[in-house]
Amino acid sequence: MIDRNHLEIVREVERSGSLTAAADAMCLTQSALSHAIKKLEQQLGTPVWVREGRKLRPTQSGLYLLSLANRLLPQFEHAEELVGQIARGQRGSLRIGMECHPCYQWLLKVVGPYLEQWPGVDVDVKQRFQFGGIGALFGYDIDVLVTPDPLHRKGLVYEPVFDYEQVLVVPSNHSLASRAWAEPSDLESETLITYPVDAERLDIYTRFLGPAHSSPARHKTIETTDIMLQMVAAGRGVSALPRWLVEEYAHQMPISPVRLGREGIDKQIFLGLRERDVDVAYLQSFMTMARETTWGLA
Amino acid sequence: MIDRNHLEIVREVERSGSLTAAADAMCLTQSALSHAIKKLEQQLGTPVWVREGRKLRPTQSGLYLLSLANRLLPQFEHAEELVGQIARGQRGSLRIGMECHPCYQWLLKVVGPYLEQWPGVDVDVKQRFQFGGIGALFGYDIDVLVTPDPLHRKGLVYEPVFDYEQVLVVPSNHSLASRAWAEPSDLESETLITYPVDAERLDIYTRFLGPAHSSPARHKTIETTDIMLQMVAAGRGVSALPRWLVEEYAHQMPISPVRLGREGIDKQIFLGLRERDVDVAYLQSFMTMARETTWGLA
DNA sequence: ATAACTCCATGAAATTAATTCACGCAAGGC
DNA sequence: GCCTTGCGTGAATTAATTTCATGGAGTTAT
Repeated sequence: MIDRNHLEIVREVERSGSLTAAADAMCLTQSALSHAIKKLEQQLGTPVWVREGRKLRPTQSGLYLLSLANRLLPQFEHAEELVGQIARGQRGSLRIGMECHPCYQWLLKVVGPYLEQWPGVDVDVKQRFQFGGIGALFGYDIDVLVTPDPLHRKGLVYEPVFDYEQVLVVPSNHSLASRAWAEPSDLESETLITYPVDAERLDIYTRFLGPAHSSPARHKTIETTDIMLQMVAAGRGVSALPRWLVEEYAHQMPISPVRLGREGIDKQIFLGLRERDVDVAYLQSFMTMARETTWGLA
Repeated sequence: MIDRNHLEIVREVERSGSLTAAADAMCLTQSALSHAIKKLEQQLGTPVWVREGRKLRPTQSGLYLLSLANRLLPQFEHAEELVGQIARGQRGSLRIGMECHPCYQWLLKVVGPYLEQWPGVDVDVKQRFQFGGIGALFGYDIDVLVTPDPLHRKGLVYEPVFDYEQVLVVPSNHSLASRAWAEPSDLESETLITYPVDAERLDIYTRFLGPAHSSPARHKTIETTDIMLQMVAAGRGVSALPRWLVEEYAHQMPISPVRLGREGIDKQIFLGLRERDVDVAYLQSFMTMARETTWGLA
């Protein structure tokens, strides 16, 4: 059984040039090393050094073990360094689950600076979960959940990261574009474009159309925000998105935000994570940066 | 200090799925493993598994250690296999030192079959030694010395491997070609071509020309046997080489062997090696094959 | 030469580490 | 609710590593 310690001995004896010096360098007595190498040689069934006068010369086995030591020991040392970084929360993987489609655009803003500050952290984003976002957290498929619904569960904690207003997006030349706000009935002649999720997870249904018992003329679903907005700009329908997102795209394409109802629909986005992980440095930092990035948008 | 044993534990816990099963597989009690991983986690300063109910789930550190284990453990296992082969003399490096220039042609015949029989042995040939062939043996620059002079030294052993006759080589159309033997005076009008070594190491000087106080008209040195023979074939000189070698080349080029003196010059080639190494299987085998290859030539 | 020194090997004793034993606790299955 | 399974922990035991004390053998200096 060749052990890491054996490789350390082989390397140090070679480096120091003698058993005594090696023992010294390893903070052991010469006797301890002598016993150790004797045992090693017995286990291997072959001498590792030949004794010539008072010199030790590596045998073929010794030379091979030496090359092995020079190959493996640095990997052990590197591993210790890395585990140390993981232990200090400087390294790890940050898998972000998204339960909020338009938040992806916001996330992109957070991730860039974050990656710069945490070179040891690998970021990944997941948008589909077999057992919902919370299940993904508990199942360790993700480490952070971006969600508008902070469903409380034992072992999870949530923190609000940003507030925004959900608005209707219409083409700039649409009659609604100049209105102070839209009424549910205004949509009865429109095509509504949404992400492909259940209606109960769409605020425009649950908090706008639903209470008024209205519904749009047609309903289309589109996966990606960019295409969705291009459809709106082309007059192919209207949609509901965060105001900041619409305002950002409004520079590039003829679209306009319109308040949903007199009071508007205010939303709040939370980051959820396992209670156990709240002290992990790179996760804490992500929460902080998420909150700060917000300010530039809200 | 991450140890090989720690990696074994990480791997086995993953493979077995539980600490108890892993302990079983490693012929330990569950308690022993529990203590071991506790100590490991204390040393690393971070948990390697999170305890969820009665399951162990690897943490980030645990996952990393697992990948490390899967990378390093096979290398340890391979190393043990290799060292075992070295110990059994099935693997090693066979560095052959040559103090006999034309023996190189003979060596080529031995090495081919040898490499086939000993796939674990790397063969290398050295022809120049700072402190002579014996010095190279003692200095572990070579493992076997091919030499015509078995100079006895304590710690070395020699074994004769083949006998041959050293003959004069002349062009086939040379007047000497049809003579039963050559006299030293026959060379006084010739160009003698030899390897570039001291005259005292050339038998044609020490055992033929020297005693008769003769010398050739000119003396040229050439490194390689092939070129040397091409020069002879082209009528640019004569040379002295083993009879078997000359006869072999005589098929390809117009050269002829001529006995040196009435009695001829008989030579013997020895293999020398360190006494310590006589039991090494692949060295013994080399001696045997060297002797056997000889019979086809002599 | 021989004395002084350096380096390695070895057995016994001491120390330190690993393992087991015995037990308790908590989660899952019936 | 009870039984089973799996993990953790402290004390006791066993095994290993390390040190101490010593001797031999090669090197160097006198």
